[in-house]
Amino acid sequence: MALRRTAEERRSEIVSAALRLADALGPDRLTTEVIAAEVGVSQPAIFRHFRTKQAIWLAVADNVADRMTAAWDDVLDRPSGPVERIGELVSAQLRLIEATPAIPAILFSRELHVENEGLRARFLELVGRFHQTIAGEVRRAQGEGEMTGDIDPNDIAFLLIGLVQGLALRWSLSRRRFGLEAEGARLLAVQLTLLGQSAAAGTGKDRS
Amino acid sequence: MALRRTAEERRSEIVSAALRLADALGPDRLTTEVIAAEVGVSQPAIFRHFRTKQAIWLAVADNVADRMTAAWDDVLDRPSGPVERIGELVSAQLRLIEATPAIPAILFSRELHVENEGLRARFLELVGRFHQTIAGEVRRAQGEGEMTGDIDPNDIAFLLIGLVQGLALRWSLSRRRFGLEAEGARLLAVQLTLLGQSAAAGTGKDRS
DNA sequence: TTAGTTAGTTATTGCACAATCACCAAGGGA
DNA sequence: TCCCTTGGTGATTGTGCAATAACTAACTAA
Repeated sequence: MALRRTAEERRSEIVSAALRLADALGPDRLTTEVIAAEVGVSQPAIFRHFRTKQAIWLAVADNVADRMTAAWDDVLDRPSGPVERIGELVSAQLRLIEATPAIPAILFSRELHVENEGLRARFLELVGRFHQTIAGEVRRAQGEGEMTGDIDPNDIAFLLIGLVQGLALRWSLSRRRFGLEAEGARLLAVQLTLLGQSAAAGTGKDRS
Repeated sequence: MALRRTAEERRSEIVSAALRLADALGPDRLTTEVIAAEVGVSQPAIFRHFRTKQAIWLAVADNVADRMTAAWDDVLDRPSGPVERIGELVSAQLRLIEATPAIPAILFSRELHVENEGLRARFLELVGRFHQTIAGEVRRAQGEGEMTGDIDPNDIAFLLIGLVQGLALRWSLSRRRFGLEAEGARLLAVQLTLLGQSAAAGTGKDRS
């Protein structure tokens, strides 16, 4: 018999086992059986702590949401300029994905897209919050003349998020054959240069 | 008993039923049972025409690849300038996705990512060909001074594909609550303007 | 007309998996 | 010390699904 733990401890053991295994096996091969084996209890023990398997996924989503939110807040607490912060937000996001590689897989999973409406809603909200955060910094950058003011901040944010998501999909399709953050940093630099150029041209600085 | 068809006809009926149902039910709810029902034959009849279920997916991939390739060739046959053609390539891609909405879902499916290595390889190759096509036009645009020459054409192509893929994911997560081609056209215009600006600045044309 | 080929059929198998049931033991208040 | 809450267990059930087996009937070419 497995050692007896408090319910609190077991719940978090189950969530982190689920995240680890969702990466190793793919989100849709994640069965209550393999989670139980990883945690070291019997399969039915899982259902002491989560009424259904979907509930495990919702707890996983909450865990990811908490860590993302913390990373964003961390960037926003720094006393840096808006363009710099946009770069840091994107980098933080890529680092988080690299550290928890199950995340893109979950975004692409049947669980999210078909089985578990609540899971989809949670990730949609999370993506929306990321968009708002970026768009806010873009607005500040435009106000300070560090980024072209001709374009709707929301569209700029969509382009930057598209960069992250396109990268994540390519990373995923390629079986992670390149470094996500390094590749992202290069593309991000390109995009930020493009976004800064006309602002610089307009104010006369940084012209070559 | 279902009407007897030639094997050729049945195969293509099965492929198009699979594409239709992959959209309606989600790619991973696609069972041989529901395909058979849609086509109007018994479930085991499917296995007359495809040795395994994975083989159905490979045929689906070939079908999609053929239609994409045709659409790209169609754009490349027109006597238009490279920047215009880049726009048309992206639009064609978005139209194709909108007309066959199972495509992003398949890209995000367990089938592709976990079960069916051949399927993943086929889509990876397809994405690679799209990238090459775009990068080629970018190179021409740079040669003709219509696009900034400072940036690696491959990176520009990655940004443009990121735009498409990010859009497709957002479309998918949002349950297709916006028009893919219209939204894409707006973002594309933004990105193409950014890419054209410094070229224009360098040659002195189109300066405001 | 008949024989061979091939598109079908019904019945069945075997597996993977979520979920439930009935029962058991650890261990901290009273 | 007793007991009762709670975290565990093994056995089992029901379902969904791909795939196979054994058989049948429709076309086609000689």
